[in-house]
Amino acid sequence: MVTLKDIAREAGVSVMTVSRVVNGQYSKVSEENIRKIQEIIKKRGYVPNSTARSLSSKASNIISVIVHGSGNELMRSLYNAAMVGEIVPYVQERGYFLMLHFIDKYDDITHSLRTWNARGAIFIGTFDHDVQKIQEDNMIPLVFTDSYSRVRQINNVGIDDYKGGVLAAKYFIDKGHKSFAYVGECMTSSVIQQRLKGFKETLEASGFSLSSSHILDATAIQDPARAICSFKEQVTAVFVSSDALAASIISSMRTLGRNVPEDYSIIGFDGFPMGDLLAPRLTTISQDIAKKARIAVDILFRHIQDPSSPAENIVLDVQLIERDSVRSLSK
Amino acid sequence: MVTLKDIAREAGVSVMTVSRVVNGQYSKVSEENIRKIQEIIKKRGYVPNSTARSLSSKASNIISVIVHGSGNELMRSLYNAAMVGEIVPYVQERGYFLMLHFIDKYDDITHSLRTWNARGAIFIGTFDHDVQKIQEDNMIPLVFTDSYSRVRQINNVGIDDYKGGVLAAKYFIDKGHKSFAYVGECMTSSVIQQRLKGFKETLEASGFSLSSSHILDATAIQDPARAICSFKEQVTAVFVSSDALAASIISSMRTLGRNVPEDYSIIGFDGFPMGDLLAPRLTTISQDIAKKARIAVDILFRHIQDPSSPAENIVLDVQLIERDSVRSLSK
DNA sequence: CTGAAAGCGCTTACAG
DNA sequence: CTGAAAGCGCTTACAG
Repeated sequence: MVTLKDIAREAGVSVMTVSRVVNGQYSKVSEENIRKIQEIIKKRGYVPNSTARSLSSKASNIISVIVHGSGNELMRSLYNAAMVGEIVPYVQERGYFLMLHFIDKYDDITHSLRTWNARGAIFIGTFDHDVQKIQEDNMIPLVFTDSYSRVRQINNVGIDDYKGGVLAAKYFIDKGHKSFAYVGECMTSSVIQQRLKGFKETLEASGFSLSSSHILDATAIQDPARAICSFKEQVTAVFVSSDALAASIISSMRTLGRNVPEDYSIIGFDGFPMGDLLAPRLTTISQDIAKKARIAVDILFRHIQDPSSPAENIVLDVQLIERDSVRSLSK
Repeated sequence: MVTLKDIAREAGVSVMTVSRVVNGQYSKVSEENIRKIQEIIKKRGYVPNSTARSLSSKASNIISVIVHGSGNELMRSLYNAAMVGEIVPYVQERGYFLMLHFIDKYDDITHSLRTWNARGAIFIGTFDHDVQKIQEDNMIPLVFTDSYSRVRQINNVGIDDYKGGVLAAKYFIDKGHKSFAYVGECMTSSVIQQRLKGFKETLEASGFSLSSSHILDATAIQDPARAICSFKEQVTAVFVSSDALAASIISSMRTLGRNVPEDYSIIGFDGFPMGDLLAPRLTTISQDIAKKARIAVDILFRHIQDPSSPAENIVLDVQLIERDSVRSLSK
């Protein structure tokens, strides 16, 4: 392994001079030395040792991305894959390295962050319950996503989940629907609750209702499609909390001999390209995941550069993408 | 930050004794000291500094996962997301940390590995061209996936891509098809070429042919579905190199007024659950990604524990999952 | 079973 | 513009 010392010896200078060149502090080194040293670095294939750097400077250039869960969290939710995949290049562009963690237990968060002296962290998934503790224990810049934590001083990038529900309700009503259902994954999540709330309140404001028996938790129930098809009171409009779940429900319905949108109209959530490949093409509430990821990384680095900058809580817009999974009953 | 020294002072022992306890070398410490030290560690919330550990022991517990590409590689290919998502928990289980890199340029590989003193690395995607250089430059355990590099001494986990093509061809022939096409993403990849080869050679062995004009590169062409629909000689059977691409082709065909499997029969590749949600449900060649990931990690750690263990090249089986996207022409 | 010494490869802080 | 010294928090290797 080639070290600063090796380069210094070969160049006939001290390690400090080499260190300055490696770190681009050119104003402090003579042009002649800069050239000479750069040449030797290249020739020897010198790569700075990040562990040594981190140790002596007491800060690494590691960004930890912490995804909630302990299985294959990238397949369990395409959303997670999309977020992580967007974040990686942004982090790399800035010369930082990304550690990816799937974490379930609170203690593991602090452990992972501390042991590597992470420079900052981005959280994907539901951590609302632990936000306060996480922030108290870790004095590095932290950015949450989709958080509805009541902690005020928090960096967060979310979307207008409530509006998503509103848009879905309005669209269904517009199309003449009168009876509704909602299917959510992991109903304990505030994100899922907000989408439901926007949906329900908008229905009620128009004189419709969403009975609690029509609110299904896909995590608890085995086959939501079958449940919907066997409701006593027939529903026609189903709002589903993700595109993936919507795809699965449409498929199950088909197995049961029911068709979308003829028998049931469906609106999904996320706006993944895959929704456009389904039959019928999925009408959905879309969010801009690339933008969300970019903003999360931007906020993080703003706080890394200036730890005193104020906490930012950004809420991105959502929009309805009209495709073919909702039938018009008005005509 | 709490250090070994702090714990040592509080316990009235040397840092070495604390270090031994932290590292579980209990046989070398008195029971009394073990208890006392563990208590203080817990009380103080001591977390070992991995950068210091790595520096002094000249080896980190970082596993680098290197995905070929520079964009959102987890969305560009669901396969990448599946592999990375499987690998993460396996690596964590072993007490290691995972760094995720998206890399395009060869030089960045060595740089990333060296700067963090990575303990090992797993490669996802096409690196065939650089395998030799990568192995020469990095003396740590390396596991490639889906490699067709001619380098002999290489750890690799792949699948029987050729057999995948054979199975697809046989199935089509079985169902009475006589004219064929192949659509691949990134035709320069050996994986894609092997699938094609198995497909083509099996067709030819049965007296059929696959003309080069019926071999489409989805990366080069804008709309493979349109191309297929406008072939002079009408084809009925299309083998596609991934489920995602198959889904997109089926959807495009529908837009063009052609249906699967009535007008065109399609076989995909990968066996993702999403294939089962499509209409028609996608017949496909499936591979066991979870197994592939587990084996890759197992091989890696076998070589970490014993660097002299022999190079392993594992080829996993594939199988055809029969669903509804292939029409039977025989009856 | 315990510990003092040296060192890993850098950076920080200072002196010149 | 340059460099000598100290130190980051551990582990290795040795002595007892």
